[in-house]
Amino acid sequence: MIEAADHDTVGDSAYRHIRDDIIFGQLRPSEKLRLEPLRKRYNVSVTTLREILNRLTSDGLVVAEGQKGFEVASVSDANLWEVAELRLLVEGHAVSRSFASGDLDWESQVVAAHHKLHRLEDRMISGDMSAREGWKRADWGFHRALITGCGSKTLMDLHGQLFDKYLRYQILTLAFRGQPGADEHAELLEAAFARNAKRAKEILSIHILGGVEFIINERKNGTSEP
Amino acid sequence: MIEAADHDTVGDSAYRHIRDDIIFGQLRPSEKLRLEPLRKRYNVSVTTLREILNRLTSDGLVVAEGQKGFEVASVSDANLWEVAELRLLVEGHAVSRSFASGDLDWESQVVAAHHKLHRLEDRMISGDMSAREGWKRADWGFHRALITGCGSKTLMDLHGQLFDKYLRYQILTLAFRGQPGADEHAELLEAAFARNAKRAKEILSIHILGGVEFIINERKNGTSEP
DNA sequence: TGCTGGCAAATTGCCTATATTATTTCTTAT
DNA sequence: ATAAGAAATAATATAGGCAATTTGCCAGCA
Repeated sequence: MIEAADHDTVGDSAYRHIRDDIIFGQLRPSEKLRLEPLRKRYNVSVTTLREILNRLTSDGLVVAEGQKGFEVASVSDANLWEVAELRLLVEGHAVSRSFASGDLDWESQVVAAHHKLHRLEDRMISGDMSAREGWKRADWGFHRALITGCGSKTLMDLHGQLFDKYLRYQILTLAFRGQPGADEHAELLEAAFARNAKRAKEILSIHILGGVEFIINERKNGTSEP
Repeated sequence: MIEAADHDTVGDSAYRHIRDDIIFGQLRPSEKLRLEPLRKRYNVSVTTLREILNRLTSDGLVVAEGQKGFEVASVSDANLWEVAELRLLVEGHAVSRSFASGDLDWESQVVAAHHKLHRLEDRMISGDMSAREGWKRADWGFHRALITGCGSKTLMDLHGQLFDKYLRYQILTLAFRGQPGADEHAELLEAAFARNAKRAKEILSIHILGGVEFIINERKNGTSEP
């Protein structure tokens, strides 16, 4: 979910690797991050690894307590609500901005992103769960496309951070809402055409908060840990 | 502007030190951060220093480009607007939450914070600029007190980051708006008593956006660099 | 059984030293 | 004056070591 840089250093690529592993659940919540095992796993030195973990700490995906080392940020229903609420606040604001100043190029990007997403949703709904990874990226791409017109890099960066945290919960619970979620995406596209920010915010609210409830439900029943 | 930890490591204290130096302008915007000089200045090793700079990069106060090392994040009017707008969005939301669920303890904290701020503002207005540092902290304390009732750690953290970035612009331009700013603080206090979130948001809007215009004006006329 | 104290091993925080690689600066020839 | 190449500078990355703290373990005791 992080843009790949053109020429990156060893640390940068390992950073993205570890980040993805946290978001996609390869590194479980609250898992202790011992330096020596990780060092081997990602083929970097302790020094570089520590730099990476420090960055992730500022990102909020890793916590470092005193001298006890690092561990993956824990998850909780309360935190999910907090993240979702903030994502809704920020994304809603960004969408308004975007609708107000987006041009035809922007609109085309949105259409393209939705098309891709739509196709993957169809496959998912018909039971092909192998598309899960690609679908998540398309979901990210569509929501991101909607707000690219906002014209604020700070806003986009912030949204990226919040989206990633929200995404981790989705991945952890293997949550795919199916038709309702897909419908909401379609409605968002319509709202974008109509430049109806108010309507888009309403849909977003349903989309995100509905997602939260779905995730929490799955977490209660499912096989997933705390 | 960052809470002092009870028992912190060398890296942590140096991190806060450098962070403060950026926010308070000891390290100027766009200044190249060469490792060797900094290493001596803050009495840490390159290893630790790099860890710190990596954290600050994730915080958005430092930028790291490829293999060219680190430098202090640059400033611009456009970025100031972005930051201010986001601070307004987030702080406004947090204030609403806080007003809705804050108890008497919370109210008392707000009163205390405002009292402190008010006294320092008086000193500043009567020309005693030596109180500047203390005033900034009191300003931070008051705005923070207003939102402590929001009940969301994620939200508080985010606000802290945005506030710090906004604060840097204020410090860089030595901006003190005087009576108008002080009046707005008093009105915010009133709104808190009345639990009038809508009114508080209006004042905040004037307070923050008014601040931006003041800062940009100062930046145009003043002795400060880009 | 269950709790407490303390020893030993593991791990982290921090440092120095060194190799490698990229960038910047300087020189030189056209 | 400009372009190409060489030297100097600075950053990335690794390894290894020491002191301090945490963690795990086991005996001792109620």
